Amino acid sequence: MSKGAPTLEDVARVAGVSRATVSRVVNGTRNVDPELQETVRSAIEQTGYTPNRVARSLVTRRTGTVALVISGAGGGSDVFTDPFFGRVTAGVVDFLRAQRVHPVLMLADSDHARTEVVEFLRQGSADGALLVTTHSADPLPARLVEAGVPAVLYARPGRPMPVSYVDMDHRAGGRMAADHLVAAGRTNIATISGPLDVPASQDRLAGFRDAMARHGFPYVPTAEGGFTAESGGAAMERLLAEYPDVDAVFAANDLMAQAAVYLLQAHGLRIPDDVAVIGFDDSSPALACRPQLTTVRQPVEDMAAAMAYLLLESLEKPGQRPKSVIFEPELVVRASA
Amino acid sequence: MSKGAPTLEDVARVAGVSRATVSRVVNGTRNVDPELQETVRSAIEQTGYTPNRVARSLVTRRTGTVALVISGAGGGSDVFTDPFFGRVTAGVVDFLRAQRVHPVLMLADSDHARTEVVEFLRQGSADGALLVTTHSADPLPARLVEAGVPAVLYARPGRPMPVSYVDMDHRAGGRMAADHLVAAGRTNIATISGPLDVPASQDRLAGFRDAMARHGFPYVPTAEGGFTAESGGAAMERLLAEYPDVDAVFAANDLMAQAAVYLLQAHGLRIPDDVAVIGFDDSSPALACRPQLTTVRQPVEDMAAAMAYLLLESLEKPGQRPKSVIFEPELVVRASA
DNA sequence: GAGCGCTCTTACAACGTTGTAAAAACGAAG
DNA sequence: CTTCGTTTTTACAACGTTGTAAGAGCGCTC
Repeated sequence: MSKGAPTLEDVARVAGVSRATVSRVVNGTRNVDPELQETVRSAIEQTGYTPNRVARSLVTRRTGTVALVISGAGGGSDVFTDPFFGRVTAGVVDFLRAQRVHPVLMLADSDHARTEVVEFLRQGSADGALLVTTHSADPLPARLVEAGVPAVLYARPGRPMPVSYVDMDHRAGGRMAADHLVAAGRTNIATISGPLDVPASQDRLAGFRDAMARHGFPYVPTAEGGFTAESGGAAMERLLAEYPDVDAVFAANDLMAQAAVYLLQAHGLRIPDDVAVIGFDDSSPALACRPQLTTVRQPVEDMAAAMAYLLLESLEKPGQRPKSVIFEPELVVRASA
Repeated sequence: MSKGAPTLEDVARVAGVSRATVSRVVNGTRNVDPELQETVRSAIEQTGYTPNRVARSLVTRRTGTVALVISGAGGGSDVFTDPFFGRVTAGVVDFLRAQRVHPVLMLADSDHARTEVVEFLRQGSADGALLVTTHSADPLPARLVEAGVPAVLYARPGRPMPVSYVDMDHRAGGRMAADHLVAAGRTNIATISGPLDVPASQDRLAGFRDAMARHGFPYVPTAEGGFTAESGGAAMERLLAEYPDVDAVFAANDLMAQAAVYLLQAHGLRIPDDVAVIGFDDSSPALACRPQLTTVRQPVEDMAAAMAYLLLESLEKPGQRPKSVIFEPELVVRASA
């Protein structure tokens, strides 16, 4: 008892049958006499048997585990305090739980770390990878595909490659922000974009600009941010210096929008009276901000769940061609615009 | 190539030696002729061999994986948006990475889920558990100890039991807040406590009250919150209704402190001029809040890393008696008090 | 009562690794 | 030229499970 855990062998001995029969009872396969089934079941009870997952994995070639990889995001482990990743994690965990699959958390913020991730998957420690990557130049997606590892990406890959992904219509999101600000009668509208090497940032900006142009505003003052609060404040500062009469700002995520709000307030400007601010994501900062942020909602949890679904599906029936699922954004109107 | 991954057998065949020799080269054991070592190494290169981790685990009885369990926290998966858990995750991941150990994320928010966690560990899917639990009545710690699973807790267990844990001197933290407010000349001081069934909440409150009493304030108006923004706002509302002349508030975490600040501002009160507010944790809301929060810093990342360290140590040499590591808080003075 | 088709059960060989005991190689010493 | 240590290598048995092919039991029919 104290040393080795009870094994199939032990249960078989107690029940007076062979290992294979016990195995079939445990796995619910047909063709076991009900009476004998009961005997086995009570023997399991009696010995306190639990199937050894590692041994099972060795023969089934499945671990019941997937890697949740957060890649590219610069500064290492502070990504976990970004509400966006928290929502991704929540969505993934929530979905996987029901399928009895467990996520192992991996950070791929260096070339060394990326190699480790690929090794980990190739070693069969996990059945596949869920990859959340921000940088479009991230080499990890390509390396995983190359290594033949089942993978699903959050966001379209930088270069086209045969891999499944979920994404959102970021252009539509940008368009919604523009439409709302123009409809509210704003005329001096600027924007704080995300990092321009991130496809999602490009799309949000492009969608915003296109819609603005359609409304008769051919040029939109733009400052590039880095999706962090600091960068958002700095970008707002630059915009304000160059365009003091700005009366509306669209920021490419809530963290930057919140920082912009605070910076504008520090300059004595009232939100939304003097300047309207729209964020993007609808994550916790949108609610924590005063005034609360009007924002373009990205259904992160649903997207994360869809990502997990696509991965499990591809594990179930391998050899299918990659799929993509695109979500629609939604404008959430609160107090800031 | 396409089907089965290369195995030790394959490498051995190519190198013209036995499996055991290859194994010894891979694991860096002594007693392999340097020349042969080179041959084997190039055979590994040539075949693209990667050791199968599952097979290895089966014989070594170690998986190189630990469970990171978030337990008790009521509402399910929205815990991941709580900056506190983000910091715990960051600290754990950061430390484990260097040891080549990977964390599996698990939520234990129901009795069913708790059983699954225990099963998971008993099945040998992970070598041990890192348990972050808030509720003192959480049955999971006891069940893990009972099952003989190596585990380390974040925070002292509700009932005494033989298990290692890391914690902070919450009383000292409460004391620091009281000292600071009194030194600033505040006289109508109230507090928003955390849930009173959480030991950490009790300690913060007790430390605060003791210090207040020592400063000549025998009674401190108290409202109980639930560590969420909503509960913090509601608690502040109650305090304000009953003690309209309050001029300082100590909240048991930053999320509630931030909500208190916003609620006071909504009532036309200025922070810190009319009311001083102190938070607890020094997590991201402390910086996001306007004015930025004065707060009692809890070194969460360090504590999480220490937790991981204790677990790995106990896996290394089993049978040691449990250990505890207690951290000291630190007052971070910003604008709110 | 031999032969046939069922259903249910059992041996046995994987899966890919590690650890151990035995064998081989090789010098050095007697 | 044996004999005895070392070192290096090998064969083989684990580890705990699953899947498959063979076997046992049993009621039929002819």
